[in-house]
Amino acid sequence: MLPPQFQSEFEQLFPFMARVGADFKREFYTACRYIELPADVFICEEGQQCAQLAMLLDGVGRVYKLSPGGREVTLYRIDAGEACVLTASCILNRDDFPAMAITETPVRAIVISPQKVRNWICAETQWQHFIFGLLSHRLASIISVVEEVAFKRIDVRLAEKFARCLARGENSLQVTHAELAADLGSSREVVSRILKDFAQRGLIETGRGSILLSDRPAIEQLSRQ
Amino acid sequence: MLPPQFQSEFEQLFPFMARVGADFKREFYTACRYIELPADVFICEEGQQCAQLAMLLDGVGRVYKLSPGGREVTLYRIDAGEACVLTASCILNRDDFPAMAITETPVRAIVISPQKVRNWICAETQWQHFIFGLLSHRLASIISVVEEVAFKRIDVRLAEKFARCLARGENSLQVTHAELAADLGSSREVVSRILKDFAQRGLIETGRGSILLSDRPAIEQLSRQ
DNA sequence: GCTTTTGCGTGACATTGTCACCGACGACGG
DNA sequence: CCGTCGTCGGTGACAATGTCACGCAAAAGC
Repeated sequence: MLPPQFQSEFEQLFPFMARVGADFKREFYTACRYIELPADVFICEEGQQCAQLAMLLDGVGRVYKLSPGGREVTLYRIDAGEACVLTASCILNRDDFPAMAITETPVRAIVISPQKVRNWICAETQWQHFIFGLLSHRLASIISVVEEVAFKRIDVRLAEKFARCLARGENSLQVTHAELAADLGSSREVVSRILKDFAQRGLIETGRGSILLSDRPAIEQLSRQ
Repeated sequence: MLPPQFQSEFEQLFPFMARVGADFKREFYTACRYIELPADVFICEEGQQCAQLAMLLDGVGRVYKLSPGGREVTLYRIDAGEACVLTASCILNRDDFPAMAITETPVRAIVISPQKVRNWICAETQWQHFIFGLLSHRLASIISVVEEVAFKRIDVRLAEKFARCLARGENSLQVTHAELAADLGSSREVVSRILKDFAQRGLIETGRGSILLSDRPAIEQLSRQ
């Protein structure tokens, strides 16, 4: 049985849990398991079967595609209060996982066995809604990745990323050019060139492994195309 | 009540229907509706609510993203025996449709009201599996679109498309360069250039609105990179 | 027959991807 | 402290792709 302090933390982050019956809640907390993972650990690799459905209490996971040539695109991130849909989808269809997943930061999570995930879909409407919501939310977000990659210029996508950081109140980020490139599905050289241009225009200041966002209005304007 | 000849056609294409109880089958065939649509009709437009879930008996639908600049990428096609997941997903979450859908050929389909789609998920396990399968199958296929767009060269993607035609026994296709470009998420000029190169190398012969696939081995080899 | 539309070709140029190489910085062991 | 090594970023050259602005010719409509 999951310790009470984790139960209340879980219910804060996954509000559907407040709307289920006492029986289901008991069964859920008996069947689930609490885990902690360090940063940069592979959760799922291409072509593997998924062993568990992870629901994050804390930390960030990243799901991405790897090309034969070694390039990457991130498909989406998993934050606290979310779960890995692809995992869910694989579990439900007993499919292989079509991408890679890794912890970007240390992660604390509740994990559920595939068997339970499947059974509860039939048994508990709230659980069913939760899983459906996951799937269709990710479907929409991956479609927007297609849109970005197919249509948008890289400088605009970089500016968008910076603008999102600013919106969260962060005015600097600790990332390497290579990491940014992997995020966008581009290559380090291209990102370097564009960041150099940004720096010359005064939008940012660059250091080894860090970027300072100096000109907020200009970044936000560029991010709107 | 759906006429019996359509019922048997439907059950051929959607085999899960053979595994449901008589009660559900009766309710299903009472609640559904048969429709025919001509080619090039919009089924769903960006930002709309989906009025119906369509399950295709015949014909082809195309779901695609449109860029502000007028470029397109097709996300997936819907063939006979399939249904529009995005529609399903929107229906389940009462979301807006994040793309465009159009009939590529004349289409015959069975349509279901959103209300019924939702209710049956709880009531009938086979229906639930069907809907889940749709969602996760499309999730995987859209991920492979991301992969294609982000990593693969356009000549290879064209060759892949041609190879798929050859695999279906078609050795010519009636499409314009602009249609191919919209399919791949590229622009007409680029497609034209590459097709010209293909023609010069003897892989294909081009006519106005048509392409003859002459050198099957070379096309298949190129499609494998 | 004539005009209009549609499909395609093309050159010039901007953006992006790839390759090869190099220098600068930091971590680390001796 | 010094040398070594791995990581990070810069750069030039070139290929692939996207964009713009044309123009031409075959089909379609009148």
